[in-house]
Amino acid sequence: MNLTVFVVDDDDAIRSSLSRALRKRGYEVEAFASAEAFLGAWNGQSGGCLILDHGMPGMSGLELQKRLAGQDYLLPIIFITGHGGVPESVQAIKAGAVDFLEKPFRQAVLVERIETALGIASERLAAREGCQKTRARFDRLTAREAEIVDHMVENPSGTSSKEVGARLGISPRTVDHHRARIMEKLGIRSVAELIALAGRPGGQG
Amino acid sequence: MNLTVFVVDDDDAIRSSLSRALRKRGYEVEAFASAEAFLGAWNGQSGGCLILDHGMPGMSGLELQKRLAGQDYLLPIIFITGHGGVPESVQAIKAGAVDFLEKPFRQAVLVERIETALGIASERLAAREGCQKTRARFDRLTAREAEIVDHMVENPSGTSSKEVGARLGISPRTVDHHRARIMEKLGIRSVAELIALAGRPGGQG
DNA sequence: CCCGCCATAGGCAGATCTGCCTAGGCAACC
DNA sequence: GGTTGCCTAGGCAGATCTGCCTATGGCGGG
Repeated sequence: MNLTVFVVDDDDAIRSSLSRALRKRGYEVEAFASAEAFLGAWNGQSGGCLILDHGMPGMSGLELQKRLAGQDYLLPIIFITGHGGVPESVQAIKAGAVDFLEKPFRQAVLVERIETALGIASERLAAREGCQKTRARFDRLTAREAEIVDHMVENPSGTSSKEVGARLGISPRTVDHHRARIMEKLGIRSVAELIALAGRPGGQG
Repeated sequence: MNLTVFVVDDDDAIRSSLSRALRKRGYEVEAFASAEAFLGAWNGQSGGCLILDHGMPGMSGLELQKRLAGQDYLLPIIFITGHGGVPESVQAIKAGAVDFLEKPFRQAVLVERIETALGIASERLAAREGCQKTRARFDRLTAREAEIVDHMVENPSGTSSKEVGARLGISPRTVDHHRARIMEKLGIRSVAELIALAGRPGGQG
């Protein structure tokens, strides 16, 4: 897995020195002068971490964080700040940032935090991969099949063909037929496994 | 639900003025001069929130936080600090604190944070109550019954009496018998419901 | 127009579940 | 010694699941 360190800071000096220092240490680095520039270039997929200046003209670091949190955010965020203090750090961490450093900071400290952040990034990528595999299987279900799955997941006490059929207004026999297809498509063998799969999407890969 | 505001601070002046001010606003308040004193008096059950000085002689606020996190911690923690800065606040929030205020702070701000914290406390209490009800039902299962439940939960693809019986080295018929008791004791009607219950302990009350 | 996919539905046989019955062995408690 | 609770196990009947077959009708692509 290729992990990239994204640097977003409006301060040219910091951005370039940080980029150089990190590249020298072997990191893949992409740097942007503003949150807007990052969003424009960001494909929403690449794994890595984000080193984000807190106080920037235009979109602030916190706003960018919110924007990314709206999507499924895979990038652990390390804030760096010149002026921010405790309230800002509290807000950032509560919003999901993994770290918050005050300028000036030692590069060794930042590198250590980056290592932690990249570790978290790997976990998130792995978790997402698990989710996607499961979701991909669920996506192969037809509309009716998905409806039956939903009904069973939301109402696990009544999973018999009789009850599901009554709820959907179709014959129990037809529910049997759909269920067999569901089991086949999802590669499972029992309704219990279906419930388990739906409950913990990352589950069994 | 009676919610209490616990104040732990070694500074007598702050402790007493804070207690008085909060009591005047209608809060139930208990104040302690040290983390140790709090732990000695704390029953591990009462709901409320904890206003905790970060830097105290003896056990520090962070240590107390760790100690409480080891148990199921129901008390949202608001740190207050005289000397701590960004790194301390980051550590505290990452460890689960709901807020971090620097002294001096306005009482109005603290009160607002307390309200938020007490709201969180209510949610935690409600969640715990849900969990406990479910757990109480599970606790009524005998050892063998629990074993069968575990096997089904961990291995939802093979929940048939035949397979469980083979795994446990007993007759499928006996598994049937145990399972009937399990269903009766847990008040459920299908293995699917059992899986759902085990997967989301707070689930259906 | 035919083919493939989907939803519907039934038959049938064998497997499994469910509820209700009995029953022996064992350990704990009164 | 009796009672109670648990684990074991079987019988039996009715319900349900499962896999395999057929079949009809709708809908869209080639």
